[in-house]
Amino acid sequence: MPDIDKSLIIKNISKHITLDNNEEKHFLSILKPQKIKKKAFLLKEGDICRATAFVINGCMKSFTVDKNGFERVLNFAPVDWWTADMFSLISQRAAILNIQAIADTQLLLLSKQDQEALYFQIPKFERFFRIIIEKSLVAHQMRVLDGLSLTAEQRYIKFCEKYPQLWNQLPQKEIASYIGVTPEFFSKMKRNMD
Amino acid sequence: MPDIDKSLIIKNISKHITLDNNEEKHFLSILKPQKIKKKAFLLKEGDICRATAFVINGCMKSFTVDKNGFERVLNFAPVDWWTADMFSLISQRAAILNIQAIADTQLLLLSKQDQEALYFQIPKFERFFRIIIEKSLVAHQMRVLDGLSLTAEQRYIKFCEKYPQLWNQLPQKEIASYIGVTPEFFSKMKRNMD
DNA sequence: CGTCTATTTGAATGTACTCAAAAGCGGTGG
DNA sequence: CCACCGCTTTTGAGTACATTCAAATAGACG
Repeated sequence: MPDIDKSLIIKNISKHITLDNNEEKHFLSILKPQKIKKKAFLLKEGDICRATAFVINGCMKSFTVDKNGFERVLNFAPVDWWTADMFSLISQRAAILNIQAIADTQLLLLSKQDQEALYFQIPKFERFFRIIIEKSLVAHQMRVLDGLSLTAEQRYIKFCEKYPQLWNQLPQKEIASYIGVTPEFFSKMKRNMD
Repeated sequence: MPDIDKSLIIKNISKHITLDNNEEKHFLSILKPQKIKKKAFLLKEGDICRATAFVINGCMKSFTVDKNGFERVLNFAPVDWWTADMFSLISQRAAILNIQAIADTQLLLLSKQDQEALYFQIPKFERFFRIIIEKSLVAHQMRVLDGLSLTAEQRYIKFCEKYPQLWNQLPQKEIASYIGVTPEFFSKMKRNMD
């Protein structure tokens, strides 16, 4: 079985910090590849999240289930994205999120333990994760504001801009769940859009 | 004029990292106190955000103005909270947010320049800010999910839990703007709650 | 091919908004 | 101290956006 292609994750990290050969080698050595089949769970609500995952191919989604049993998608993680339940990862308490594969997916896992050791061994990584978390925070702030002022149709347009690789590839009910409407309403909305 | 009380910010930081005397002294030396009158702006949409602010007393709010001219409150920053336009701060591009005092407020400002120098001089601070940004990210993720599945009334209850010191101290229209409803609807909603 | 899930459609309902107007409230100047 | 001004809050009627429930249709996959 051929090794997973790790050049993508190096390219991803190189956007924000520069690694020398040793650092790169060490970093790659602590990553654990994991294949996960469509619909399988990387994390279930109530589990403890013990790693941060990077998507090599395929796609993941993270969501909660509300009291009416509806899935509420927090976000999708297509190729070249990171995903984790940040709450559970930092507190080591029961996860709020489910993280599930929406296609057969290859991941590289960085365990919490290794990640924290990495911060000491190569402080640049603390910088790297600070920066991507800052960006994620900004994205979530924007989404909060969008939720306060945009209609479902405008939120759908934003979704398409954010995930151009996904908008025509995902079951509609997933998109509906992300923008926060029922599948029925989403269907009617699309009909009236063109 | 008496000096601003800086013990609060040291206590805030000590929640996550431990500073020795020199580090504490250096950190305090780079903070710039600023008083800001009720309704005055720390940052206006379009400005470049050049500092992170810590609230010693009073209260700030950050918000956007949507295309219909409505304020949309992203969050409040009461005593012991940090506030900034993260997008503008990290990119040094035009701010999306307005940051305004909702009471006479005393701030301690940490300039972007000093903050980045601090990361090199005392790497613990990179850890500190990574941790508080992680927590802020989790809070915003929860708020996104709340926006997807909760009614206005339930969002109001969450608001009261998040800001127990504010819920009965703020003009209703500010709260309405935070939970994402019109002041008129908020008024009717409250009448029906009890 | 049959089963299961996703999507579409329609009718009735509910939640929240718009617009307009009245009432309350706080600060300021006479 | 009171009167006035501006802003916030309340109230009501009509409307728009989105949901619920039910049923029909279409697609995916073994």
